[in-house]
Amino acid sequence: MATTRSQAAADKRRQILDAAVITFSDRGFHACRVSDIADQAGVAYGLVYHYFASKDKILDTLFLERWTVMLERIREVDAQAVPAREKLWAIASFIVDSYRHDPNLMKVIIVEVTRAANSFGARHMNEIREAYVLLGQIVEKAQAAGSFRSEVAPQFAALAFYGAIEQVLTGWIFGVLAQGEAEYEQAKHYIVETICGGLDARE
Amino acid sequence: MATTRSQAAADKRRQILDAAVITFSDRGFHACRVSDIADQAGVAYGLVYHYFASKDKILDTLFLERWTVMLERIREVDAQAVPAREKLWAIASFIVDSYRHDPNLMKVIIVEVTRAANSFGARHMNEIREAYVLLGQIVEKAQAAGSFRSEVAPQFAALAFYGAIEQVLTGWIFGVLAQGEAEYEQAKHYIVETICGGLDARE
DNA sequence: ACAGCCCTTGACTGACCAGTCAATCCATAA
DNA sequence: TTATGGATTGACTGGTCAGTCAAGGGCTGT
Repeated sequence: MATTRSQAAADKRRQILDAAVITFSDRGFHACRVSDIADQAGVAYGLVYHYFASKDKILDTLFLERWTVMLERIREVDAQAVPAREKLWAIASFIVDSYRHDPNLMKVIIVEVTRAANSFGARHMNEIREAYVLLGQIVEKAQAAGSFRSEVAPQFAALAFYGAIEQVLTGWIFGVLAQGEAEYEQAKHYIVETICGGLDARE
Repeated sequence: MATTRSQAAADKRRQILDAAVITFSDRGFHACRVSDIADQAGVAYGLVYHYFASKDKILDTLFLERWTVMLERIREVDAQAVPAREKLWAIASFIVDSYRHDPNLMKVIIVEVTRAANSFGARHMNEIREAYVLLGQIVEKAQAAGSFRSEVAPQFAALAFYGAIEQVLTGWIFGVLAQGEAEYEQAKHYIVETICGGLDARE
């Protein structure tokens, strides 16, 4: 069939990307060599450069693939007619589930891109900023509707919400926070409860 | 006098550390060369190795110098007989003021150490974890005293609080969040208000 | 059957840079 | 004045690694 050849090529490309996730995650982008990725993928060194123009482009691809899906998910959630608290829960849930599904990939995205202000973070600033903007809009609409109070600027609330999520993932990545099915669900609840409910005791 | 010589040596050492802050901050730890630091400090390449065993040790020194002060400040704040909300405000205030006083240093600490899970973050995991532990204890005591509700695990609340702060600093570092005297003060208020008060509207 | 083309290989190159070291400088003390 | 030893210099070395390239392999369509 006509697609066999191109299908095989797509598979090889994917094979290299998957190997890169493991390699970047294990040793870090800077510390690992392109030959490590090739070894991990079980292909020759040169083949990596047949599919990707540079080592950088591999990480760009991994980041954009996943980040784009996340942005779409945020837009989709925001379009639903549910309370803001539920929207935030759905977004926290999506990110936590992304980690559950592929912790290595999320580690790479967070450690090497969203937190790397000097290298990849700067290159993908627009995509990262877009997430803050979308989250800010959710908060802003909730404030206008009266379900969130207006004490905190929407843009700022978005940062705090996303920051709490990223810090929890970082806790898992560093191994300072317990992991497991129950912990993942618990985390979603805690994140929303902290940001929406606050720590203060009820009068 | 007897201290002239050793004083001059201490000054040179400080000069190199200050130059490293600027250089690491501008280009990132991995992207910059030791010769950049020497140039920035106005000293010969070899002198850097007279004062520091390696490029890594320079970053270790910068991080530990500042982190130790922060941990002390957290302990000091916790020892005071004030409400937990005020304790958290004082800590957020200290970190924001650290950024105000030396944004480059805080950028280096956050970008190259506390968020670098594969390299320096792993090496300084104990010091980083200690901050979470101390913050968790503040929350725990407040919950026991009834001023914070017990819905969220203390350890988790600590992550969310610290995560919100770090995300705000990252916003400033990336240039996606407005900076200035008013913004710094505003940020302290927003952080505490979000984490303690929550976003939900009051009934 | 076979020509064409893309896939695949891995040795090689050129550049880069952390860390070394032998030589020199100079403040201090005897 | 002169000896001592830490401070200072910068050329050099050794190793690393991203990216290149020329050659071989095998699928595909005619």
